Amino acid sequence: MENPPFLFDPWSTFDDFETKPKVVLDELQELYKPFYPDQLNPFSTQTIITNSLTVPQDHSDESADNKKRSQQSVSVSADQSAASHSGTNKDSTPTVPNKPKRSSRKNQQNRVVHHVKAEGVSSDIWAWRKYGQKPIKGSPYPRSYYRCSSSKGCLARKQVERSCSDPGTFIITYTAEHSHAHPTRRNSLAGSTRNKSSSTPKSTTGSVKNNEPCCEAADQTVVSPTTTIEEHEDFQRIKLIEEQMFEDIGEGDRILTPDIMLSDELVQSLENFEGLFLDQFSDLSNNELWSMNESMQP
DNA sequence: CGTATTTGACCTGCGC
DNA sequence: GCGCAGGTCAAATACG
Repeated sequence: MENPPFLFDPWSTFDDFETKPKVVLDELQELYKPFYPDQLNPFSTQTIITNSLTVPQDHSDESADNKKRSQQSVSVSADQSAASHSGTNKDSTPTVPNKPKRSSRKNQQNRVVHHVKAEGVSSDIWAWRKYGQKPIKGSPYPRSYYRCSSSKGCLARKQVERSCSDPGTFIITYTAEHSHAHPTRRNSLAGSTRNKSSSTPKSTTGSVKNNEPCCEAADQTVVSPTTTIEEHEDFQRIKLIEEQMFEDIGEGDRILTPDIMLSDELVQSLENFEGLFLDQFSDLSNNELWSMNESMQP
């Protein structure tokens, strides 16, 4: 997962420098929170990163279901599945003959699992397009499948399912990495969010649809930014200030200037920028949350 | 018309 | 080999 394009990565950079008073680091980390949803999502309660190359299967005392779940987090050699896909009869006109039609469950190198409260489901800077939904055995809630729509060819995937043990918590699983630095557009369809709550469902069949996590509306409902983050003047100010807070030591290496303090200017810029960020990505979600909470009631 | 969502069908991996 | 479950595809549909 890519980070916002700041010089600071408070969750890694500052670990390397012990010259900063901790109070400053804490304050900076607070200010950067909205831009680093992965590292320190204020709504996130748990993050599990699974990127093991080999995980020997333990057949001793796991249940079959547990074994299955664990195997889904195991990655195997990358191109294992491509050769085995023979295509289907209905796929009579393949557009890219050598392109693997789909990835296999084993071919998932990195899975990052976030346990996120309902309020945090929408705190994702990437644009996702839903491509499937499946009921999950043992869970009353279906799992939704999203792929990154920020960039064509991006292999990033995202699965969203509601925790059966805690319906207020959603399990978001990210798979693969974005092939682009960061989204220039949150959603390619500007402002054309579907109003699921007001439109008449085209189909009333299937319990899956009825059990669809209501937060998905919030997850999909986005405000189209007319101004990208990079274009915002506060972003430029922050970048300039950040530059001043670092000292170049050559060849792109930098050290943190020992005597930096959080200037009022930086604080104001970060706060303004945070406001922009939240305006673009969170306001409508908050509106959706209200209806979400209502529909979550039994 | 372009893009997103829905949803049934299809494919694959895995356990038995 | 068979059946199950998870993951993906793609046509149909919805929406601005």
